[in-house]
Parts: sequence; C-alpha cells; structure tokens
Amino acid sequence: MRIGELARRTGVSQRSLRYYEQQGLLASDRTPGGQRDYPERAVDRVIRIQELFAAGLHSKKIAQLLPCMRDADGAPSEIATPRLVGELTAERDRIDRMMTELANSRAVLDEIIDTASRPVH
Amino acid sequence: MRIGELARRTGVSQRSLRYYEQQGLLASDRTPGGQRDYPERAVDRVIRIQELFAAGLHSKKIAQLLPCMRDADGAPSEIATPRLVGELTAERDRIDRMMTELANSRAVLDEIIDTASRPVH
DNA sequence: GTTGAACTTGACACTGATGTCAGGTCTTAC
DNA sequence: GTAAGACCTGACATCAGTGTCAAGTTCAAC
Repeated sequence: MRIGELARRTGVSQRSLRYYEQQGLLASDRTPGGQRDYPERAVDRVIRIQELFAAGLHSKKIAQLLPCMRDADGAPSEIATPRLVGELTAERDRIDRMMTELANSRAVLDEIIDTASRPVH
Repeated sequence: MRIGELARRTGVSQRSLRYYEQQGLLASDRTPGGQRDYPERAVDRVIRIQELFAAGLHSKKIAQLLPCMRDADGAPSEIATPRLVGELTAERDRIDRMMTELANSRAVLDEIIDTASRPVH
C-alpha cells in the first residue's frame, strides 16, 4: 500500500511515517518511480511504534528493540544483547513508575470531577 | 523554606520551581530581601504538579484545577465549573487510554527481556 | 564588614516528534 | 497526452518544559 493509505489506516501522519523511516523504524519498498510501497504488516508495526513513543521511548531505542520483537507471524529476527536487556529493563521500570503516577493523577482528576458533580448538601 | 531546599526535597530543579510560579502553579512568600520563602505544604504541591505534568496536562490546565484539589488539610478552595469538569473528564479519558498503551508497551518490553533471558533450548 | 554560598531576573538554547510549505515528480484515469 | 491527485525531498517552525549562563543581590556566619 502507499503512504496515504497507511496514514489513513493507522491515524499517523505521512510526515511521521517518513520520519519513522528516516529513523530506521519502518522500512518500505519503492515503486520504480520512487514512491513508498508498504506491506500489509506495516500497519501493525506503525501502531506498535506509536505505542512505544507514547511510552516515552526515543526513536533510537525503539530502533534497537524492534528487531527483537516477535512479529505477528513468528519469532523475532534478533535476540536482545545483555546491554539492551539492561536498558529495556530500565525502561520497563520507568513505565511502571509512570503508570503509578498516572494512576495518582487520574485519582486527582476523578476527585475533582466527583466533587463538582456531587449535589450540594 | 527557601528554593534550594524545596528543590532538594522534591527533586525538581530551581529553574522549574520558578517556572511553576510564573505559570501560577506555585505561590511563594518573599523575604524582605526578595527571596522566595515556601511553606511546608509546597513540597506536596510540587509533587502533585510533577505528577500532573507527567500525565500530559499543560500548565494552564493544571493552574485551573489546582484550586479545586483537596489539600492535605481540607476542602478545596474552589469547585470546578462545568466547563472545567468537561475538560478534566477528557483528560481523564486520555489518561485511561495512555495507561492502556503503557500496559501494551510494557508487555512488549517484557517479552523481549524474557526471550533474551530465557536459556536457549 | 567581609566573605562565600545561595538567591534574583532575564535571556537564549535545546530537545524531538510533528506541522507545514514549496517546488518538483509519479501515477492513474480519461 | 493530459489533467488531477498522490507522492517526493528539503527546509523551517512549533511546542513547553527544562538547562544554562551572566550579572547582580541577599543571607548567614565569622
């Protein structure tokens, strides 16, 4: 599929898709004319990339871990090095802390919403 | 307490604390010489502010909701307007989505770590 | 007082993913 | 072959919180 369709199907802008390619996160074939041609599986990959960005990982680290991910169709093409495992573990811990903070913030919002919505007594 | 101690106790830089004040998130008394003087409760407040930043809220919205928060010592000083409640509800929903994405990303990392740590068989 | 640490304001830089614009090329349907 | 839409590269802008530096002031202890 071409970039427009991929953008539409993933909700990610064409600009970002090109950026992902530049960062080595997303490969594409090219038509004879030089336009990008993506395989079907690119859809899932883009969604994963977006999730990892949302989790606060930088493109460089995402580029390192992507080959170690199990794709929908099978085994990972690479196994993480001990060094990478260490970094990913740190990221996982950071995500855990982030989730705790998010839960706190959610509770704060919830209480404010609740207080404002409760009938005055 | 002065800004250095507050920074030390919260782990937030002096630069950020001044920024918070500029954005109306954090008040301070001043010494006769013009230096900032914070009450004890500033510590908790700064931590809350950091959490809300981590949750993706912008300073303007944080400034709006802070007066509606129940402090450690009692009732909120303001009740959220319906408009603010709507916005906060949207933020809460966004946080919920973010937590789901974080859980997904965490699982991705976990599997990679797990695969790399598992003895070859 | 004097000294050194801590504080003040103001300005400028950075980060890193994304938006946007310009000028040109490719694709597809007629 | 031509028109319209989709795509290409490259460049510059943006956002918002934070880092950092400079030049000057205040505080606390001696």
